[in-house]
Amino acid sequence: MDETDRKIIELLAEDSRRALADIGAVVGLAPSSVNERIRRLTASGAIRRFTVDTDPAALGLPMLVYLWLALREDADEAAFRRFAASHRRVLECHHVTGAWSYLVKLRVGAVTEIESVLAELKAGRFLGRSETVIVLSSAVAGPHVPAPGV
Amino acid sequence: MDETDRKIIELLAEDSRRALADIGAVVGLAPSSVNERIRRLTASGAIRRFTVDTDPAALGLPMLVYLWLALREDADEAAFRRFAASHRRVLECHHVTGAWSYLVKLRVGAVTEIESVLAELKAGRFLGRSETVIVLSSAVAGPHVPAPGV
DNA sequence: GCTGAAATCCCCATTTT
DNA sequence: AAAATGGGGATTTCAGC
Repeated sequence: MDETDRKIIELLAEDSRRALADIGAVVGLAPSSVNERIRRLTASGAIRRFTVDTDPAALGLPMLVYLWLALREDADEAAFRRFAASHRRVLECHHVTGAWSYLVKLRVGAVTEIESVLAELKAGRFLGRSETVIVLSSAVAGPHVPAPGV
Repeated sequence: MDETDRKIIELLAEDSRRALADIGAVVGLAPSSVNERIRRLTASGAIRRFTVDTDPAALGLPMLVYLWLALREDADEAAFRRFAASHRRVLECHHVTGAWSYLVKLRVGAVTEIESVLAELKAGRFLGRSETVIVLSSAVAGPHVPAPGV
């Protein structure tokens, strides 16, 4: 993982359909060499996958929501993690320092869906306390990669 | 944006290098038709870009951090947003409801960098109060797309 | 808007240094 | 590891429906 690898990843992040010859022209390598480096970066896991960054609003998920969670004392934490990992609306779920135990990032189509998620968390006996933070606007939005369908 | 378009986006999200013929076989269209739909989805902005999902740790950014910010009363909010948008370590920056005004997502190589970011926020006269939340582990991690280099 | 075929461009494997 | 080459395959375009 040298400076050339980093540059290649950066170029692919901008546009992963760029031709190997174009990338090679920027980093000063032949197309076949660029290809070999990309193969290695993918094999090593530095590149996880080739994907698309999409507009969540165009896909019917205009609302971004963060949930702070304190799990119940007796909650099955492994089950909670599985729940989060398999939930279509959960984009991220982090165990964090501080007063709350988990931070969950959601994308939803409308406010009513937030209540559904909280209801599911309650039904799974995961939820102790929670606080819902709604995103009003984003100065920096981050990429959106749609989850695999049901 | 019909069901076929959604399916195409989902397939591209999984692997954007899939051949048009493969995608066509799944959705029941000729390769040229799939190509035309992808062209339209890209032109309309539903697909923002073809990119790569990477391992942040492999790129030297193993730590994920969230910052809650209350801006100074007299802060230049537009300048703050420009600062956030141009900062290499800021992955997301959201104006939010609740007790804090902004939620900032950072990726850093080590804890010391958090202090640098807070110092920059102070130097720019943006920072009122702040709270730092460090991610210990992620049940759902979300994609990581490296920012364009300086 | 979809198809199918033609033309073009690109990837990929092999060989060589 | 990187470069050069050629064959196979993919994308892209366009005329027709």
